[in-house]
Amino acid sequence: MIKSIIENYLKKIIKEPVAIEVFAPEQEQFGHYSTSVALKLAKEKKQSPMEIANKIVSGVKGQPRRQRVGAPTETSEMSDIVSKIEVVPPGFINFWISPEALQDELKEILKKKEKYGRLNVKGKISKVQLEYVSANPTGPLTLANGRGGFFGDVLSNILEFSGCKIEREYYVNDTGNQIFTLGRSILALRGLIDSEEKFYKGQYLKKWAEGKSALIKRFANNPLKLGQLAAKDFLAEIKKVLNKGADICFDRWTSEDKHIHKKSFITKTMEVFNRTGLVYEKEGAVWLKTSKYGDDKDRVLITSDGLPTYFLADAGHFLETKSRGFNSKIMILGPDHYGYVKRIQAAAKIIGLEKLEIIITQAVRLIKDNQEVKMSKRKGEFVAFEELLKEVGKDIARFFFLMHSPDSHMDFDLSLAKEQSMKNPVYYLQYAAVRAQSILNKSNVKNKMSNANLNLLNTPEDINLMRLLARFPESVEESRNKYSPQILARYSLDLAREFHNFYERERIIGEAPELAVARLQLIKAVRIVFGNLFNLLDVSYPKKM
RNA sequence: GUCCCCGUAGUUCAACGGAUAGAACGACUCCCUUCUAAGGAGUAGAUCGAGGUUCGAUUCCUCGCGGGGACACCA
Repeated sequence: MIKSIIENYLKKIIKEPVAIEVFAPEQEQFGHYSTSVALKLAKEKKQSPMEIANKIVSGVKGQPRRQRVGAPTETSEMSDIVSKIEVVPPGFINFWISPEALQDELKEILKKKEKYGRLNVKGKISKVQLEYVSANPTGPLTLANGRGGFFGDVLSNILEFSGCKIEREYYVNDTGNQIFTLGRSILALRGLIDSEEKFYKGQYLKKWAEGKSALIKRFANNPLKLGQLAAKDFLAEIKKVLNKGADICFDRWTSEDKHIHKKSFITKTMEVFNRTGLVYEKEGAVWLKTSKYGDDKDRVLITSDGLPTYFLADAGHFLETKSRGFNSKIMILGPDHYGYVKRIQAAAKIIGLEKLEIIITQAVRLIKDNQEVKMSKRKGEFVAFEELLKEVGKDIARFFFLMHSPDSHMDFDLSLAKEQSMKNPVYYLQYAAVRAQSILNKSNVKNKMSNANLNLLNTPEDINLMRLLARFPESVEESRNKYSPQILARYSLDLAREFHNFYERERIIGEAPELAVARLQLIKAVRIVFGNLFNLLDVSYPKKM
């Protein structure tokens, strides 16, 4: 990565413990890359930032440019890649990358193809479990489930691309109280028992119960079993929507019933807890002293009725995960689980899961006619994820969620989304990619790489495009480090804009043969990077639009 | 009441403590004899308020104000 060459250079020169940050400024005049380290060092060194900056830079200028040795690598020298360095008040150092270095990077793209942007990992590959969606099979998926699903799916892609071994997990709460409640809700629906506030009352439940009178009567005395039957159907539906409708993939559907309870992970977990001495009895229930691990208060493991709580089952789930060789887990949770974070982190710590990271995706508010539509799964008033997919399609739904940081509280206007679907950013993106593809399809110029004289790519449009392409690996790295798929989504829009711009101003077919060949290499690289982006984001790459 | 998240153009969202706060949609001007105009060029338009920290704050801290969410021997 070009950026890391600059970073490495700075690290070598700067001995002080200061965060060395190199960024790509938005304004052209500030260079391709820039750093403000000199400003940060000024206080400690008691020198003016300008003085420090000049000193840092003087190390580069003296060096002769080496023979070109191919694509810039981690060990390349600054003088190999930089064409101009400027120190500007109050103390920024701005770098311009030489056309040659950009050309080398372009060759690197053409060589690595779908591997371009993969991060080299040194040492052993880490094995990480990523859990997302995990919606209870008590009904259809909500928009929030979909948001978490896209997020988890793409984050998994990014981590895999960065050299991690990922298991994508959906944890199915297919037993316990809420399934029992589901069963009773069905009975109440048929008037077999009295309805309660906490019961599920959605339209989907009525639909499920249609034509199942005999079945429902048969299980009138066994609501849990009835609930499980319904849950099985709902889960099948969820799987269909995720896999076929949204392309949200999972490697493992972990069943609370089968993999945790029936494999006696509840008992095993209790044994682990008991050994710590953090377990005590109070008012007939069994508690775990999670408060010792940062939780607000202690939590019940076994109720006074002798039943394991959801919390205990979740702890069992962690133990099961650990027992399969995972030391690291990332959970994507909805906003309603915020209050749950501290206690499961405590549980993970006690169980010995080395690393548990939790990402909370914020709520999705649904707007209709400028009014917020309150959504409640229990009351059955909500727009199902499936409905959104049907309305706008997978690519649009996916990209819409991915563009936004998980922290943002999103407002989603379904009617607007439908109406504006033709103006959706994802089309902008796909259109750029299609344009690139279509040039390649039309060109009949022989375009062997050895023939290409990349020196001819010297217009501002050529250079800007090459610069942005070279930033793809940096964008991957940043989105991995920050667990932020939106960085990649935004980058893809930047690339699309740059390419549309290029497309308007520069021609390929019809140019002088030498230039045409060189430009075709550039277009090929654009297609490769778009392809990689689309793979990571799992947006489809249309042939035509 | 306690805790968490959010507050940025008309709207939906971006912006490791950095330089002139970016896009998209909407509004207004232009640009199709040219590899797909689902495109390009341009104009107008924003950091909730008050303090603080510092060379420098949308970002960090405190206090307000507004919106959302969480606070079970439920899951």
